[in-house]
Formats: sequence, C-alpha cells, structure tokens
Amino acid sequence: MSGPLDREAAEEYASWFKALADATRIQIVSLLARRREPMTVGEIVAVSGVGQSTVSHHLKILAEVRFVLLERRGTSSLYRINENCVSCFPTAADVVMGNPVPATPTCD
Amino acid sequence: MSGPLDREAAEEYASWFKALADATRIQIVSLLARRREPMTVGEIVAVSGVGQSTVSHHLKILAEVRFVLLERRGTSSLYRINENCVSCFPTAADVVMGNPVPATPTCD
DNA sequence: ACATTTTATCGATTATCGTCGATTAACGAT
DNA sequence: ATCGTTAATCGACGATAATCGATAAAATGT
Repeated sequence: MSGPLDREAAEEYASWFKALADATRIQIVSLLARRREPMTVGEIVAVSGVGQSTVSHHLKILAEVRFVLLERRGTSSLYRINENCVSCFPTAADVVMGNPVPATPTCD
Repeated sequence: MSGPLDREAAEEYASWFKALADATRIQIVSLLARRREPMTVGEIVAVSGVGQSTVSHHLKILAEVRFVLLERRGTSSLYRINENCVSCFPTAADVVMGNPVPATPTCD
C-alpha cells in the first residue's frame, strides 16, 4: 500500500486530467455541474463561444471519460454531469498529490 | 459570486490540468509529493523509465506552472513539490466540479 | 588547463489537438 | 414525401506535444 503511483493508475488519471486540459471543456463541465439538469447541445453552444461542431467534439471527449452522460431524446441530445465524478475527481487530485483520501470509494 | 466559471479562471485551471495530462508527469509529481525531500534530475530519471532529456523537459513544464520548485545546488538541480499545490490543486478540482470550497485560500 | 559529472537545450520526428466550415444522419412536423 | 431542426461526422489546417539522440553549458575535482 501507498507506494509510488504505478503506471496504470497514472495513465488513468492522466486521461481524466487530459479531458480537462482545455478551457472550453472546463467551462462545459463546470456549466453542467452547476445546473444539475441535463442540457442540449444547442443550449451549450449558445453560451460556449465556439461553433456547434466544436462543442459536439468536446462533449464526445467528455463523454468518453464519463465526466458527462448522454441521453438521446428525439432529435436532441441531453448531456448531464456524472454525479460520481463530482466527488471522485477531486479525490483523484488528492491521490496524485499524496494526500490521504477518505476510502478510495470505487468511482464507477 | 458563484456564477458560471469565467473564461479567465477556466484558462488557468486548464493550464494546471494540462500539466498533469501526461502519465509520466503524474508519476513525477506523485513521486515528489510522497517524498517531501528534494530530488535530483538523475534520481528522477532512474525511476521514470524515460530518457534524461525527456525528464528535464517534463520538469520544466511542471516548474512553469509551479507544481514543483527548483533550487540549483552545485552541478545538480534539486526539484521538490510545491507544498501549496498539495492542498490547492484538489480545491481547483472542486471548483470545476461545482463543489463548495473551504475559503478560496489564494493559492500562491 | 583538463576531464568528469550533471543538467539544459537543440533539432528532428511523429503524433495528437482545437477549431472551423461543410456535409451527413436522424428525427419530427406539415 | 418533404422540409426544418438538431446533432454528429468528415476533411482540413495550423498549432502543440512527447520523445529521442546529440550537443552545449556549468560546476567540480585533478
């Protein structure tokens, strides 16, 4: 226990940080986290300052690491924050920084 | 207060996450965070699995965002974790995820 | 002065990323 | 069937990134 962070864990954490290594994606995640309600792509485009295809691209990246979850409804796509990540992602930051973590609560 | 995350803050957080968007850099930071003692480049190279110039490159990136601090001693370079980041970086993760944060304690 | 050790920098290569505009696909309404 | 609307995909472009090997720079010891 509690040796240096192994490569496998480092790769996983890196994939999470990489998903937030862009200001636009941070704004999207933060937006979805503050409203706990799902939002359509169009609504996100309206506040994001970048084009529709770009937002769609970012949402795909965020969905791949499951920071956001997707539900298709008719012709639109509803994206919402993954509640698990709200608590687990800061814990990952603690792990990297060598801080004691509550219990390693199996993120999802 | 507490509106959506503005662009300026998003850019700053993105630069932090970008610094950890690589498995090798995560291992380096985690290594330095667990030992609170400074380490030379050579010591880090010995456990990193990549070449010396690559480690030097990564350390430079980590130092630019001040995750690590540098002190030159003779012919070697001593890198150590920035203690401020140990507590502040997880807080940044909380901010992005919309979690309540202690006090926004002005990281450094 | 010179050789050794340690680290930083340079040049090159290869791969990935962010953004855009245009197109396609899927669905709903007329 | 056809037309809008909404979102995803495609192709392209410029920019950045990760890694390596080789070289340079700086301090130390002989």
